[in-house]
Amino acid sequence: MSDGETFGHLLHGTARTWRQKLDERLKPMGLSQAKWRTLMHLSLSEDALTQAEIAGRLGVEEPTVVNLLHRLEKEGWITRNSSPHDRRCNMVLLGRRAQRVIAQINATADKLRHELLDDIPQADLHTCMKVLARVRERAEKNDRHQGITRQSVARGLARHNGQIKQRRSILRKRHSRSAGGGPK
Amino acid sequence: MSDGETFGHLLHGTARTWRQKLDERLKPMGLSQAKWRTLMHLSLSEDALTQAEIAGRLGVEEPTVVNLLHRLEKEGWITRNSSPHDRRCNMVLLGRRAQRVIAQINATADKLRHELLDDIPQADLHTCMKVLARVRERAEKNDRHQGITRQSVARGLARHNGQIKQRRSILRKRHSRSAGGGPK
DNA sequence: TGGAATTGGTTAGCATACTAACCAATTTGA
DNA sequence: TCAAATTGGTTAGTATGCTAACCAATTCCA
Repeated sequence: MSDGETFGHLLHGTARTWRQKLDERLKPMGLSQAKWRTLMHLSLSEDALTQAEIAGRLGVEEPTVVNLLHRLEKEGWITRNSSPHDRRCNMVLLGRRAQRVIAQINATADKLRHELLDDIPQADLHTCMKVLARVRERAEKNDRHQGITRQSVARGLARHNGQIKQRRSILRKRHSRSAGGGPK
Repeated sequence: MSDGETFGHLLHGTARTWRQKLDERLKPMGLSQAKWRTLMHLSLSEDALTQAEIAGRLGVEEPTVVNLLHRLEKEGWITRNSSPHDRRCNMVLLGRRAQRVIAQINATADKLRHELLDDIPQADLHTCMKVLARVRERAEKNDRHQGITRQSVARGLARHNGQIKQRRSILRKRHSRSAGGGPK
């Protein structure tokens, strides 16, 4: 703080640098952080996931997932099949290619994590993670004041990977059209 | 770590949530985090900045800044003028409108920071920032193995906010030459 | 002094994220 | 049972970030 760098800046910059570093390592395998995280969640799951479940686990919106999955499918990492039980759903499955290299991919991410964290005292690391978790929780809780969006719901889901079924009645999407608003 | 959430995920998610929260608050003013950060650096600086200096302070690439400044200019927040000392440079200045609202903008960001951090013990916060700074530093140092890019240079500059002046020696030198010497 | 290297800025094209608005399928409830 | 509400997914448009490739101006150096 003494050098004028705020927590927000530091958080932002560190996350960005980390992501770039990982993207750089995954690039030779044709991947990126977003793609790797998607594949990882698929490989951790027992059965196929729907796009909405993937969005929840990644903590992003569904439209974001649509594009991401299109790219992954085009590149042969996954397949998508319409669910026989619910024709609205696409069940997403890891392709063979992904299954073959998934371990290598995870090892790359693990290695980076160790390289970046191995000289940080365990206690400090723990404290840091506690603070980050607390901050994220606060920022998300804060959302409630502003109205609940599909986004905040997705993030909520991301925190309880196990019990996705228990979705509380989601408030209606506000149809407020802000007349103008932005400066022009 | 015990709940399976890695440091990387936590870092990524917290930074993203923070950014979105700030964007949400700044939206009524027609701003976003990227725009606010740009205006903030301009307001902190004594004199006009070049686009490269802005990229360095924001810690992003120049092509990113090009677009950002175009949007800010189009919306009347800044003006860009060719430098009389170095015809390659655009000197970027805050417009009147930005000067009028800059305090309010910063107050919004400060308020969010306090809301999200005020129940975190000072010592924990300090430890967390120390860890984040260390991690970022490590990730950046790591880059050296891969060769030095404009990117890593930009990030390097971002770390020494205080000593960007050395880059201005070019301008000063050029200036003093034209001041002291006759025309070509 | 004149080419080579460096620097500031741009354009093009891509990746990853968002919101708004929409369709189709399913679930709910009067 | 059937119309309304909800949910899964998509498209369109925008913001913010990147790399690669390029131009023009400046600086370096043999």
